[in-house]
Amino acid sequence: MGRPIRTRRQATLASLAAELGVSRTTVSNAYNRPDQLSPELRKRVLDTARKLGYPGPDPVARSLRTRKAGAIGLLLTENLSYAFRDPAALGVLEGLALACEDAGVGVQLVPARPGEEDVATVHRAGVDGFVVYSVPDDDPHLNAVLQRPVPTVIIDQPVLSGVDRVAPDDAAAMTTLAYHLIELGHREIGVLCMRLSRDRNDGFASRDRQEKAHYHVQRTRLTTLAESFEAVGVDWSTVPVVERFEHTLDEGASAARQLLDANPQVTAIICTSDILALGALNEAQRRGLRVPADLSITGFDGIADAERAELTTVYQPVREKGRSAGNLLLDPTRRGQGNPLNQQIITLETELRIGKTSAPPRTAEQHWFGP
Amino acid sequence: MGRPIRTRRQATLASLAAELGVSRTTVSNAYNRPDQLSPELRKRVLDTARKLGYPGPDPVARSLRTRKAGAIGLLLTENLSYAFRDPAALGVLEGLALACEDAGVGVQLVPARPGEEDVATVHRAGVDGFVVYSVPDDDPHLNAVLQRPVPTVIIDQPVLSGVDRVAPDDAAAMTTLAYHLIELGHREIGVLCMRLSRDRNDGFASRDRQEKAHYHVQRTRLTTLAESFEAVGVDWSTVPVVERFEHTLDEGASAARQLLDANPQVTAIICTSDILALGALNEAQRRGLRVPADLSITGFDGIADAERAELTTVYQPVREKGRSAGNLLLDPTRRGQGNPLNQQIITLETELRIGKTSAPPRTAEQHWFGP
DNA sequence: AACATGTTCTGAACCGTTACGGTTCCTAGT
DNA sequence: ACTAGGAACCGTAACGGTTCAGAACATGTT
Repeated sequence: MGRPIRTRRQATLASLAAELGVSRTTVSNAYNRPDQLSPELRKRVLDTARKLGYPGPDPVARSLRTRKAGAIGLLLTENLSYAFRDPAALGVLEGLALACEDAGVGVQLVPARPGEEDVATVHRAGVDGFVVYSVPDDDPHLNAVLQRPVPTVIIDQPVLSGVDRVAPDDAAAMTTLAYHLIELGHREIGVLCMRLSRDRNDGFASRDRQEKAHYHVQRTRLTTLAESFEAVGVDWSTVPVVERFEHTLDEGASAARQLLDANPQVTAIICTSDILALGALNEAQRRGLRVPADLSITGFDGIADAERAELTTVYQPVREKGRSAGNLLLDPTRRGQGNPLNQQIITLETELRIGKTSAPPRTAEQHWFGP
Repeated sequence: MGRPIRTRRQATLASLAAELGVSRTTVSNAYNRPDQLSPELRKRVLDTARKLGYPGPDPVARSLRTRKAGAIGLLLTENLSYAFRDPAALGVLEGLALACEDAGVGVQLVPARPGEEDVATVHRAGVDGFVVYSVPDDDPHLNAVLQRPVPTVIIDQPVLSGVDRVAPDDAAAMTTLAYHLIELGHREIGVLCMRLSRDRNDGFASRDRQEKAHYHVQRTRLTTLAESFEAVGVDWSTVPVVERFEHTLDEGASAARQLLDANPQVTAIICTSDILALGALNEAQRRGLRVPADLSITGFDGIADAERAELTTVYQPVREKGRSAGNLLLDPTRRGQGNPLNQQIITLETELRIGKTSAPPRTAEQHWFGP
């Protein structure tokens, strides 16, 4: 049975009903409610459908009537190539896909270019809900999503009234990490962070820029870090923070180079992602610096490569993020969203994982014998 | 401007038109063809829309009318967790997503569980086309896709009449790899392959099972390998082929263990994927075998980790696979598909990459001094 | 015989939009 | 004054289904 050559005009449920001399209802029932008609008639309907090349009820028409698209949209305003290379983003996607698969619901990657101001793709996506991940808080696509009358869950974004949210407690996690380094004795630190805003800035980020960052996660991690170190007397305005727009090992390495060239005195580099940290590790090796003896380096996320490298980092359950978001969206008991009263805020647990890249700084004495 | 609380009943284009005292056409034009009405009226329409909480034309209704869903479906009958971990599959997904993003079209991951016989999700997906990747050729989901009256592109699947196809020339690539090893002098070989069928079989795969494999890529690679080695006098029925259902480093290692335990004489292990090869490499190291001095190991795919490990492998442009498939589907000049006459078969180039894991086998003399 | 019960099928309303082919009105040209 | 031509707007007919309240008929109950 080869696929039928496209006929002049596709058969429809109505034409099939006419051919059979039954009502459209009956044909519809043959597909959707087999118990509503006799098995004989049902067989006749299905046989005739095959004969006429009728492929079954049109999904879009069905969606219109039932008001269910059977898919949820995922908005990532990032180069997709980024999303597919970043293990953390991938974990979120995987978790979401898994949750949706369990419910028999599709996941649609909604095209949304970073720079693109045209949000038509968001308006045109036939989905029952949205998950928004990793977009700057001033992104027009995010706004377009919120305008849509469908439930939305945001991941790693600032809390928005009436919008469900899933995120780890970044602030608490970063504080824990900061105190780990503080207790080891580090006071001369440097920071590597991901893009802070939609405009590109590869280099040092002023304190103002840090505080006004449009990427919520980065902003939180940086400001929390600042608070922790200021609490022990470090003047944050003297702490070098190097920003990178692209999120790759190489950029991590180059950021570390830039940081160390200008600030050779730092005893620890805190990175807001594992990727940056692994890049920094490469740069340290290139310079002949021993980690952690000469330099401590920490990451954030807890990706597999970090574990392999025994990086000191904060683990966060990325897969769980996606899965929770999906479950929230798909939970049938939670209809009537957009209502600030039953808004859900899910906070995921994180875990400080102390690896072999953090240790006490060399003491002043030891320093004298340095290179 | 917070998101409007859901009112009794969503405003529609019609109710908005009534409120404004204009026709539905005009409201529609306000959104879709701004040049068809005066700027003043358009503004009035949009303002009133905001006032009434009308979120703009419903995407599903629009899709029904225009017969465009604005998304294409991706069918991967695999555990999604697999697809998101396998770099080759990820490359395909990335390429596809990129091509679709360029066209402003979404990519929908259609939920299709491996064992699941219920293909309703395929029937219910509101998409303008399908890409099918990495499914066994007897998978019911594939059949369901072919039944749908939308264009379809299959990747790495056997040629099907009237269905566009994108794939590398696996046979040629494997032949080249085989002759590389043959020329090095290998005659005692073993093979590690991925799942051959939907039923699980972790262990040796009989020749019959190899030839009847439902995964086209695996079947092709194995039969081609057999032909090449038989051409130089190797009796394929004596060649151990170890199959693994799961595709992970650990399974690759365990497969290598199983192979070497039973066949210590092999001088080369040919793996049908890089992941398996990298796992085999781990096992070789565990056994204290030097690669390539004691044992040659080859992979297939050319993933990043293989390059890092300097594995001898066949590189195939996975991203290109996805991108070509997307372009084929989205090409507006190619309407009227399903017609066997203008069927497209795209064959991608592969490249043998000789790394540091293949070398001539130890000679018999050398063997005497072995452990 | 009257009535309840069940099974099987139907009629009509409805989902929210856009395509198509107009009509109306205003302005400029002759 | 007449008309051609364009701009602005509109009415109708799909698009392809699902759903719900019954109708029609057979069967069992009292």
